[in-house]
This record gives sequence, C-alpha cells and structure tokens, in this order.
Amino acid sequence: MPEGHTIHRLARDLNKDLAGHDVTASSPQGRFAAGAARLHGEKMVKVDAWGKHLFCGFASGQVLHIHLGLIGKFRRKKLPAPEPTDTVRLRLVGDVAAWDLTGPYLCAVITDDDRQEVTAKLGPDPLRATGVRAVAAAREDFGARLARRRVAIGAALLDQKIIAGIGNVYRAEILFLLGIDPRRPANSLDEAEVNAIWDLTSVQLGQGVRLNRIVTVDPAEAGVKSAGRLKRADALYAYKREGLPCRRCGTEIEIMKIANRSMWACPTCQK
DNA sequence: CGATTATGATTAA
DNA sequence: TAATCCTAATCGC
Repeated sequence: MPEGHTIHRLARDLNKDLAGHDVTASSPQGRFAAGAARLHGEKMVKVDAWGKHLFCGFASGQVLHIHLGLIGKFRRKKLPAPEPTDTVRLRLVGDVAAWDLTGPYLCAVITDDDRQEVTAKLGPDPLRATGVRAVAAAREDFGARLARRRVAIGAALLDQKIIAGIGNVYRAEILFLLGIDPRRPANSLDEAEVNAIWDLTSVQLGQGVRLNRIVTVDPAEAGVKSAGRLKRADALYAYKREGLPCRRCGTEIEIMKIANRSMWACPTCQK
C-alpha cells in the first residue's frame, strides 16, 4: 500500500502515538537487533515524511530511516502488544501504542546529516509544501525538473528525483484524470499541464492521507455521498482495469509497460 | 497448500 | 530488460 500518502499518514499516526515518549525498541526477527538496541529507551521527538521516506527523529539526535518498499508494513498494535510474529523487523513500544515494522526495503539508524543527504536527492513532495509561496516554489521546481527530461511523463512521475511520493497507482490515476497520454515526453507538457499535475497530485495524495487508502473516483460520478464510501472495485479509473470499460467514455482501458511497470490508460480520454 | 502477485527501488547484465 | 530483496493476502487446485 505504500505510496506517499501512506508514509505521510504513518508520520501523522506515529507522531500522535510515540512522539514525546521514551520508546522501547526490539527486533523480534533479529535483523535489526543492533539498530533497535541503539534506539532502546530513547525519546522519540518528531516523525517526518518526504515522499516515500519516513524519518523518526530521537532526542539523542539519531534518526530512524524507513522505506517500506513494495511490501513493507508498519502496523499499529494496541497495548498490551500481542506476541510479535517472527517477521517483525522492529517493534517500537510507547505509552499509548506499539508499532510493528515488517518487510521494509530500508530500515536504518542514521544521522541528521545523512537524512539531509537522502532528501537532497529527492524531488519536491506536494504533501510537504504548505503556504502559497512554498507551493508556488515547489511547483516551479517540479516543472523545471520535468522540462529537463524527455522520458515519457508516465515514467517521469515514478521518478522520485522529479516528484516525490507518486507510485504506480497514482501515476495512472492522475494522468487519467487530466486526460494526458502517459507516453508523451515529459518536456512536451505545457505550463498549464505541469501545474495541473502538481495541484491534482497534492489534492489526491492529501485525500489518500485522510482516507488512508487510494480513492480517485469522483463520488458524485459514482452516485455515492463521499469518496470514503467507494468500494475497492469502484475507487479507481484506470489502475488494473485493462479490458474494462472506461468509467467516463466506455472505451476499453489499455495496459502498457512504462518504466518497467504496468501502466493503464484510456485511449479515448487520454490523448 | 503451493503459486502468484503487489501501491518499490537497486543492481546486474 | 531482468533478477533481486522482503512479506502476506489471495487464488486456483
């Protein structure tokens, strides 16, 4: 489930549960025993997300850097925490709840300098830009990064150096919603299209954080009261819908390969 | 109960 | 482009 919205939601939930508390850290699976030992008993100060990267800052100055990758999960457990499964790489326990990390692509204790090195390599994250000024600056940065690339826009949106936080679902959905053919070169988009991608990504990822899942279909279009009410099968326009009729025009959704991953698009709605 | 698949990203070829 | 890492839900038999 991890695209940018998942990570920002985790940052929010972890802040609520663990920030300001001393935590106990352990690695039931064993692979992160040394890291857990370094964090054990430390006070977590603040959790922060940038794209798909999660950073948990500690009073000691240590930073827990987590990337969930494709299959990683960070799950909340009520106290008293149940016996951990043998795949739990890291368990953090605070005063309010416990959190179990499984299958991360990356889990390491780093310094704040390391963290800055990591984020310096990432493109702007629409969920980080707040305020009119910051939004305008980030959006312009995004446009400049796109303009330098002639790869397909469908590939560019997956490139975390261009924009941080979009994954395979959102890239398909955002390009569908804006009627953009995913094969068009990134540097062929005009300013209005670039701005529209940035703004829509902000809105969609923001909704993803709120709902804690990806819903892009307009609830009014689907005849329900709110996006949260949409069932899994009705929540998306393009992703994994090859061969099915486009919800807008009825044309069969196509599947293609872009940047080594499956991509879905409506040949009629996306020119 | 085994095979398949996945909303990720890097490394090797 | 393909192989690789990690886990767990789902699906077909």
